[in-house]
Amino acid sequence: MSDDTRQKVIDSARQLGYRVNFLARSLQSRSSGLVGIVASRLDTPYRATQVRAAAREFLANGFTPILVTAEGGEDQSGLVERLLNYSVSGMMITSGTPSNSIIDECAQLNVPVVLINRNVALEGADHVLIDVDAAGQLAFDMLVERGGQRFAVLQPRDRTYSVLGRASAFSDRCRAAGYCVDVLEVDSQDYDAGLAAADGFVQQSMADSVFCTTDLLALGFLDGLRVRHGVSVPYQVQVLGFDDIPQAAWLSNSLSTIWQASEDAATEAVNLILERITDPTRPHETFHIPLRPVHRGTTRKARP
Amino acid sequence: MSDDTRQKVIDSARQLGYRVNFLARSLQSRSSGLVGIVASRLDTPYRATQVRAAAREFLANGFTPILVTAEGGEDQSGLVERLLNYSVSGMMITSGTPSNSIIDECAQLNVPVVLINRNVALEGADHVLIDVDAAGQLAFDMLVERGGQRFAVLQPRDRTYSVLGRASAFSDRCRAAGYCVDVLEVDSQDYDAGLAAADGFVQQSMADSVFCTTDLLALGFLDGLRVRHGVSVPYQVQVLGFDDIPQAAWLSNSLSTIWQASEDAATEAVNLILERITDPTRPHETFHIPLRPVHRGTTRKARP
DNA sequence: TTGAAAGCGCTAACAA
DNA sequence: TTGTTAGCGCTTTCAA
Repeated sequence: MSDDTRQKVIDSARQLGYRVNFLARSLQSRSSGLVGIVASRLDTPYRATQVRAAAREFLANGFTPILVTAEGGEDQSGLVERLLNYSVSGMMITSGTPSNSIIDECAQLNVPVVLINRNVALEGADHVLIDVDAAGQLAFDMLVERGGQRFAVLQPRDRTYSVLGRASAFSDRCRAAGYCVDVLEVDSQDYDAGLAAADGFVQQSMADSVFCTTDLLALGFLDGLRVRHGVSVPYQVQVLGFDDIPQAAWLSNSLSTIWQASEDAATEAVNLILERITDPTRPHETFHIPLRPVHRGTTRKARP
Repeated sequence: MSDDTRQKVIDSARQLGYRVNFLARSLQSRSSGLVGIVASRLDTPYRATQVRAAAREFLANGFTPILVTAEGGEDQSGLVERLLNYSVSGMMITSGTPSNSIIDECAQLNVPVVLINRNVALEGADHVLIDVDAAGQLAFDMLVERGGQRFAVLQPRDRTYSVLGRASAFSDRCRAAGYCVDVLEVDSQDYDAGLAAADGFVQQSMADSVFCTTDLLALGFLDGLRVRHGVSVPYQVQVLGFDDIPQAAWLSNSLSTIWQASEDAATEAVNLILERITDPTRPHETFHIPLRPVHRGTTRKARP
C-alpha cells in the first residue's frame, strides 16, 4: 500500500471519528481480548492488592479485564456464566469455591482458568497457591524460634482452602513437635473477628504464641489484647499474622507476619493463562507463591 | 411457539453446549452491556471500597464492568480509548485527570461518563463529588468545637481536585474566622507521607489541631506523633482525618474523621449512567456525596 | 408458528 | 497494490 493512500485513509478515519470495534473484530478472530477476574471482598487490603496486580498484568499483556465480584450470598456460577457469554479468553478465580462443573465447562469451551488459592482438588485448571504445609511450618518455626511454648491458632469457620489449610498445618506441626495448641474458631477472617477472638482468648487460653491466619484477623486480635485487655505483646503473648498487608507495617501495629509474593502470584497467574491460550493441551501446573518470614514487634527478640 | 418445540430447542441447546455470544449480540443491538471503571491506587482502602461498590452496582443492574487501572506513569487516555474500542455503554472515572478532549470524544460517541471527585470544570459529563467547601467547613467546625485554637492542614502536592479542594477550603475557613493555619505540604496521600509529615510538624508547627485530608495520611501522621514523638493525642494535638476507612475505627487508631457516603456515591454514579443511556440529552447533573462528622479518640471530648 | 434473509463491523481469502 | 466477497453469531424484519 502506498504511503500516500495510507495517509489519506488515516486522515479520513480520524475525520470521521472512526474507531475499531473490538467486539466485531472478536467475532471473526475468535478472541475477544477480554479476561475475567472473579473476586470477592475487594475491600480487604490483601484482595485489593491481588486484584490490582492482576488487572495491571492483564492490561500490560494486551488483555482487558472484566471484574465480577461475588459477595457472600450471590451466585458465583452465574458470574462465570456471564464471563463465558462475553467470550473471555481466560479467567482468574480468586474467591468462592468454584464447582467442578463450572470448571469443566470452561475446559470444554477451551477457556483457561487459573485458580488462586482455591481447592487443589479441582482438576482442569492451573493453580497458583501458597504451600499450606510450608506456611504452617514457617509459622511454627517463627514462633518457636522466639521462645513460644504454648500455641494457639485462630481458625476461620468458613472453609477457605488456603486459610483453613495453613491453620491446620500449623496445629499439626505443633502437635508433631510435642506442643499444646489451642484451636480458636472465629467467624470470619477480618478485623472484627480477631477483636472478638481476643475476648475468648484471655479467658480460656494459656497460650503464649498465637498464629492468626490473616493479618486482618491478627490486627483485630492484637488490638483486643492490647487495648481491651492490657496484654503485653510480645512479652506475655506473641502474635503472628499472615499476608503482610501494608497495615501490618504501620508503626502502631508493627505486626510480625509472613509475607507472600502477591505480585509474583498475579504475574504467574497471567502467564499461566497466556501459555494455555497458546497451547491448550499442556499439562496443568501449580505455582507455589513464595513466602518470607517478617519479624516485627509482635514476636520476641531473637536470642543470640 | 408451542411449548413442545420450546422444550426441544432448549434441550438440544443444552446438549450442544450452546451459549449466547453477547459480543455478537451487541453488534446488532448496539449495546454491549459493558461499562468501564477507570481507577488507580486500588490498594488504598478508600478506592477499593469505591470500586467494589461500583462493580456491585453495575452487576446488579445488568452491566458488566471492565476494570482499567491507571497507575501514575501510564497513559490514562489510552485506557479510555480501549474502553471505547469495546463499545462500553458508559464509564466511570475515579482517578487521574481526564482531559477535556477525551470527555468530548465520549460525548460525541454518546458514551455517558460519570466523574467521581474529578475537576468540576469538565463539562459534558455528570459528576459525583464531595462539596469541598462544606467539607472544609465541617472539618473546621469539628476541630474548633473541640477547643482547637491553632490549626494546621496537610496538603498533598499532587493536584487532586477533591483533596486539594478540601484542604484549601479548610484553610480559608480558618483564616476567615481569624485563626492561624499552617499549611504543610506532603508528597502524597498515603500513610508514609503522613508519617513523614509528623517529623516536620513537631519541629515547626505550634498548631493544636491538624486536619489531614485523607484518613491514610491521618493515620501515618498519628503514628508519627504518638510513636515517634510521644505527642499526646488529642490533648496536645487533635487529629482529624477524612473518608472514614475501616482502619480509622480500629481500636488502636480510633481516628476522628469525616465519613463520606461512598456506597451512595457508587449507586448514584451508576444511576446517572443508566439515566443518561435512556436519555442522552438530559442536562448534566452533579451529585454531592453526603458527609458526616465522626468523633472518635483523636479529637477532644465535647464540652458540655 | 415457523422459516428465510439481511445486516451489524470486522477479518481473511482471493481476484483483479 | 487494491477491490470484492464471504462469514463470524446474533437480532430484526418480512414472508410463508
